[in-house]
Amino acid sequence: MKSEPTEFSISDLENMPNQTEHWDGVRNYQARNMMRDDMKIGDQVFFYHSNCDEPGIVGIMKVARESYPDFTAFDPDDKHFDPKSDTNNPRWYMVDVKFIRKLAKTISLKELKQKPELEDFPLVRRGNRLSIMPVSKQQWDFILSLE
DNA sequence: GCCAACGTTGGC
DNA sequence: GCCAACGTTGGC
Repeated sequence: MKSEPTEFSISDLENMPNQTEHWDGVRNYQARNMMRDDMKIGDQVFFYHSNCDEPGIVGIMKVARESYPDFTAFDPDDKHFDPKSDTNNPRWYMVDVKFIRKLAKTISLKELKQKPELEDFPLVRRGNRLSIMPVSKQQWDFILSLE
C-alpha cells in the first residue's frame, strides 16, 4: 500500500492510538476491489512511501479490520468527498491497518527495479499507478531478503 | 516543475 | 460504445 509520507507516513501509523488507522481516500476501483475482496484480517502488508526523496518500502503492517465503507466519501468537507457515494450504496471501501514494524532500511524503488526476480511485480512495471497491489509469497520473501 | 501513463467523464 | 478532453499519479 502506497502513501505519501507528507500525507501519512509509517511513523504516523506507528504513533496512532493502538498503532492502527483506517486506510481512507482510495478512489480507484481496482485498489478498492483489492481492499474489499482480497484483504483479510492478519494479512501482512508492505508500507510504501511515494512521492518523496527515496520512494520505497519502509515498513510492515497487517490488516486489522476487513473492508467497510470509507466514510470520508460522505463528508462534503473532506478532501476525498465523493457525492456519488452515499450511505445506502457506498462506492468506496477501506480496511484498517496496524503497524508491525519499520524496516531496518528503506528498500528503494530503485533497488527493486534492478532485481530480475521482481520482473512481474506490479510496482516496477512501467506506468504503474495503483496505490494498492498484490504481493505474492515469493515476492514478499524475496523483498524482505533485501532488508 | 515536468511529463508519461493511465483512469474517468461525458458528448455524440 | 467510441474517444477526446481532462484530471491524477508519481518518478525523475
